[in-house]
Amino acid sequence: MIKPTIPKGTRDFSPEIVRRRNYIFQIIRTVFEKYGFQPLETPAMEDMSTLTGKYGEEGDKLMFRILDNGDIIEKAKQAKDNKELSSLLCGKALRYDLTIPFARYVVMHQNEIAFPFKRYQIQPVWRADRPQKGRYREFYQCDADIVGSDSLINETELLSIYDQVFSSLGIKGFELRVNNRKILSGLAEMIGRPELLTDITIAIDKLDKIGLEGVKNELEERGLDKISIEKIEKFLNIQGGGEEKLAQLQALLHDSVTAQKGMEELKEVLFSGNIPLQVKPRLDQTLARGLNYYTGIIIEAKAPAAVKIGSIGGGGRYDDLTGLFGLSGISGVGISFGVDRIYDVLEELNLFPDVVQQSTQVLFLQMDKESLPIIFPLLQKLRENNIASEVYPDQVKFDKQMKYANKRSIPFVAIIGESERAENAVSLKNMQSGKQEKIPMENMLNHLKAQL
RNA sequence: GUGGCUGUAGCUCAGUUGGUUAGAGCAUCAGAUUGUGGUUCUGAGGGUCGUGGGUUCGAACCCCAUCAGCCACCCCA
Repeated sequence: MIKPTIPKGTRDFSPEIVRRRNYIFQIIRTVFEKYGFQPLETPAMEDMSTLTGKYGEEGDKLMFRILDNGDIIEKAKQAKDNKELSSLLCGKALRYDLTIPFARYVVMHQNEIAFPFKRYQIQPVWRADRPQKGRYREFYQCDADIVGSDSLINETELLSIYDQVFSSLGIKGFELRVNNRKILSGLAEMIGRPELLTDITIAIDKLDKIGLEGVKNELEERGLDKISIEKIEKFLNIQGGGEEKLAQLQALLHDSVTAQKGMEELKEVLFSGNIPLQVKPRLDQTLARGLNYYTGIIIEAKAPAAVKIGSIGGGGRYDDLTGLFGLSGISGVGISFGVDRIYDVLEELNLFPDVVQQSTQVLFLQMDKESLPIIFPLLQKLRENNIASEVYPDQVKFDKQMKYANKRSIPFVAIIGESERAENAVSLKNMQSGKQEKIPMENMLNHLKAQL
């Protein structure tokens, strides 16, 4: 016998968990659709050439490669090192995110697509990372992107989507933070080290986690001198309301054309829109977000401070994403929802509605064979009226059938035995209240409709 | 890739300085109750103590190796 296990970093989702996850997916999907986004699905695997080099060195390492079929021994012998070996033997890999496959799709279908193209995609992605808390090797991403439009209206709409989704889920106290990569670029320019933009963003990104001193140490390790670090510190310490912050940033970064452009964009998104939002996005110049390909506005959605989960979504604008596949000049902006973390937030705040758990509404107990010809037409009638119902398939002890109904949280149990048959009635038990009443068979549907 | 912690019943965990037959709660099954669940009571089944080696008269316990899981770092969602 083999001990049953699943691969590291993967999970089974039991029925009640799937239901809760579907509840989240369904709300996100509905909102995406409401904003005019179209669904897209791409294959679980992509050609290696599509994926390699798109996520940096680290990304290549974390890619799940798929071993080719056929006679690979001969090929393997030609390899000089591991890296060459995998490129010789693995023509395909599991997708690492949804953005690159999307870019590939856009380029391949550019002649059919009506631009600006708004698509959403909810599918799993795979990373050969070492799993830890809240990080898995297989997990879902929920992305919505718009390509082929430079308008900042898109950014506003995406912020509005975050607002809608979180409000619909009943999450109160979430935060939306906004920044612009151009401002960070301007900062790097100002201290005369534009080539260190990535190092600076990575360090700044950790501010929440390691604090100001930690960031300063990290910057030093990444090769910045004291004067530069002082300037960055000054930048990070800017406080106040949005307009105040902008004014101070303006003063600090007045020499950088790039930064000025970034601030213009932010101003337009944050202060000129009339879109009513439940939660006002906040300018946070310390927001960096790891991904390198962002070039404009960056967005982060944070869970309510009380739950200590941090980011539950993020996104931003990236210029020229499709350029990698030979279609240049197309800008994109997108957001992503972190479903696993949102799940934890809802769980912790007890925000899953009870109805999410219900599947079958009515269970017919099987008392004897004679009742089956009565039960089947009733089942059909209920199902035609969208009332999920089933009959217990085996004729076992009453007690056992009741326990089954209870365990499955089925709200109503229908009993038709000898005495019910004699009266042309059905005994209907409300499992929550424990009350049971005998009602005429033809009234069953209306009776249930009234109570469900 | 680097470091730390933990592996005992299906699950969560006890287990004395190394000493008879390794325990509990939950879950499962059966009975109390052949037409009434969720609460109760009674009973039962379930273990190569992760695996392999070593020390010892004797190992769940000590040592070594190995595998697996968890956590942190790097990076990221």
